[in-house]
Amino acid sequence: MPTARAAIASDVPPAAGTAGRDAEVPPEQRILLAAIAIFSEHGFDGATLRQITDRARVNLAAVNYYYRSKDELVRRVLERLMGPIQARLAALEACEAAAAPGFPTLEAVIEAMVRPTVTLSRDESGGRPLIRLLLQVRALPRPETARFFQERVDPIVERFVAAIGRARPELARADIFWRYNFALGALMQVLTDSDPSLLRLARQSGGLCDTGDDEAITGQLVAFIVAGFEGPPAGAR
Amino acid sequence: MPTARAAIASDVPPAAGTAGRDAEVPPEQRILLAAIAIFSEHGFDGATLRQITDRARVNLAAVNYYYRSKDELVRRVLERLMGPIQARLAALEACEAAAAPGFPTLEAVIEAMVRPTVTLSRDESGGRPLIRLLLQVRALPRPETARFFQERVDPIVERFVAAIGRARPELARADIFWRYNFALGALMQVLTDSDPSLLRLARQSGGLCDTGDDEAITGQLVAFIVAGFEGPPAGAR
DNA sequence: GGCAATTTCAAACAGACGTTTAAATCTACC
DNA sequence: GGTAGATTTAAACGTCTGTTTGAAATTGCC
Repeated sequence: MPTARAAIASDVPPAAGTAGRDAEVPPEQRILLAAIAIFSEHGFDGATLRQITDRARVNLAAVNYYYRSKDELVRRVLERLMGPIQARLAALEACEAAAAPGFPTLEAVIEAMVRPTVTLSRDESGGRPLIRLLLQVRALPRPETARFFQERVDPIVERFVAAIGRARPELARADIFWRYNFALGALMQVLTDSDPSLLRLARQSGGLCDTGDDEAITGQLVAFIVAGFEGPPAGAR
Repeated sequence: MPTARAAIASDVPPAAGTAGRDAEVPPEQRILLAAIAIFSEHGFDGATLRQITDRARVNLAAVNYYYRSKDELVRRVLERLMGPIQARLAALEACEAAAAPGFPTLEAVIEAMVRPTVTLSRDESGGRPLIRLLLQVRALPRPETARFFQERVDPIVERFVAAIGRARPELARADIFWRYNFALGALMQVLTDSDPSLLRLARQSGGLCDTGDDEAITGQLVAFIVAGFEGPPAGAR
């Protein structure tokens, strides 16, 4: 049995437009990209290896050659989910660096949380499927993904909570945790909704809300979330 | 071929505690309840008819006898998803009736949106699986479910938007739509998180946030959402 | 150019899936 | 109590799944 070489993480898009030259992207990566796309559309269970290999233009057996099994392929796809979350962390660190030696404003922190994810979700070939997958993982938690999030996402949550706490020292730490999760939910909700196959909000509002407009989404989200954080604590009314 | 009689919609719980007498709940309902539970745990594709029939304590063929096929069973389960949403509508109408001849406050409208869903999600045998399914349907939109939501949920959204508009006439209609969707996202996020199998928020916060406490969740949500609605419009900063 | 290692391929595999069948069992009514 | 209908059952069906196989094709190297 020959040994399959390790995959090299890279974000080269599948070059949808340049259908002429194919040999650019190696099969191993084509499989991973196809898997992300198919998984995001049909779910991990609903997706078929034959669907994936058809899309990747490789033989069926290539999946078991490069990745050991479907489960292993799923695991490799899950690792890619860190991309959107790490982009969020990078944006936070950038805005903290920009504000040094002081601290970024609440609005800047929230924008660091929102904007990278919104931007990412515009990339139909790369980011958008990842966002869809993030939602699926949330909706159907597997034991493995729970551990995955705990280890790699929780520290980033803590970073944001700390940054918000510095911008609004009067807020109780518990309240910040609550509201950060609410903000995350609002963000994911509108990104789900802005999927071209859904567009519920745009339809509901009779076209008043343009979920295709990055600046509109970001602006609306930041305004809502900042106001939410600045409100009185839960017991105060 | 004998004709299966139509199912009668009812919300009798599976009587988990009273394991002695089984003959109370007819098999047709046991199948539907088991289907909701199994679907919510494994997804529509991941779930197996054999898992469902095992849990319902019926023969495998019973599913095709009472419901024509798995797809038809899925459709029947999807109809149950209207329960949580209709509870939301009922709460809105109740609070509007209580405020007559005036209009309910913004806080009252938001509470009507939040509280029934939070309460429902506490019912481990009935409501909780439905909430989990709602998230799955959002994450993996099928063409059928999209139409389903459009026809039956959109009118309820409109009712809430109108009620919020009456409580805060200064808000632009577009902004209300945006923020209603943000609020919905915050609600679903924290309900997902409060699932006993996850409890991320409780862990992240080191126990500061008790997602098992109905009043805590409701209070935190209402405070955040009301403040979010009361904030300045997106362009004003 | 020839050899070795790697990659591709068509074909088949066992197992699980949803579904169907026909006989067995139960239930209600005369 | 016997009969017609409804329900339950065990077993099998064809199909599709992920995976494996061994041979063919390709690639890199001396």
